Amino acid sequence: MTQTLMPDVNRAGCPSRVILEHVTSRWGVLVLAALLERSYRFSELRRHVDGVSEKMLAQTLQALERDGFVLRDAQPVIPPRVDYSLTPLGEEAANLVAGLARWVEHKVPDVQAARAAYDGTKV
Amino acid sequence: MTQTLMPDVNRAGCPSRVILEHVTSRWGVLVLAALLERSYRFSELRRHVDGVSEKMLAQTLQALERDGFVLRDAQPVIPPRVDYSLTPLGEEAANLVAGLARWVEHKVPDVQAARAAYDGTKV
DNA sequence: AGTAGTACCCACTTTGAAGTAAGGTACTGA
DNA sequence: TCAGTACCTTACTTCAAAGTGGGTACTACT
Repeated sequence: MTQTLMPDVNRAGCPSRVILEHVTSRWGVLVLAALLERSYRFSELRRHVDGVSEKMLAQTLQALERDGFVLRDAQPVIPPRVDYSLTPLGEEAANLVAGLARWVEHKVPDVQAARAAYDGTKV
Repeated sequence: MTQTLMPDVNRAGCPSRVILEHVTSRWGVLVLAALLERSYRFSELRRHVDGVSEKMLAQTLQALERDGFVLRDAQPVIPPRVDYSLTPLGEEAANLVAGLARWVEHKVPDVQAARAAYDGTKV
């Protein structure tokens, strides 16, 4: 009847792929990692994650909220105040991507050395 | 003199960002995860990672090779035989992204439930 | 009165990531 | 001899991701 018994990221149509793409998206990673430290307001987050446009931040947050990773708390005050935080599910995801982000930060020199070596031999 | 003392993914120009984008790219994640199990030949990998075009697979592998994550072993035989495997650095990265991929596979139902709830309240 | 901050949404345009198709070489099997 | 496998590369095209600039509604500061 149905083909989705066991989700497999290696299968082309598998729903796990789009979820994975949400959490590994350009801004998704950075937003999740930021929210792991503490909750943020919209423009706080925008300042923290250097380079995001308002549109992309809103879009990213919506995708993460819909997937159940992010909790959006909009207080009906003026000026508008919206707090974003992680759900328990989002916290798990954020731990994984933040781990990756931190690892990458540490390995920047190694990668740059590898690139230099690669570019050197390929001339 | 230089601005890159401590890599920070939250800074817009930081080199860590492009590395992160390589390992979290659409096909980068899947390739790394696949190579964690065992080494693969090009077309094996192409069959394993359902949906990749030859072009994207070649491109992805090149980026990962240049960054020092993937080792390319091209034997000068006919027909050509090229084996791809992980470097120690790549293995660390692969463990992290594969962990993420596996986690996502397990959480598919949770995410789908969250989406249903979200879409339900937003009508 | 004018300007800035807040948290967006919408329309438009641009960029770049990815898909499609074809070519190239040297072989093997039908 | 023609198809098929292997591992790509190049050119062309498409389409979604992302950037740009506008508007909203209200307040607080100067």
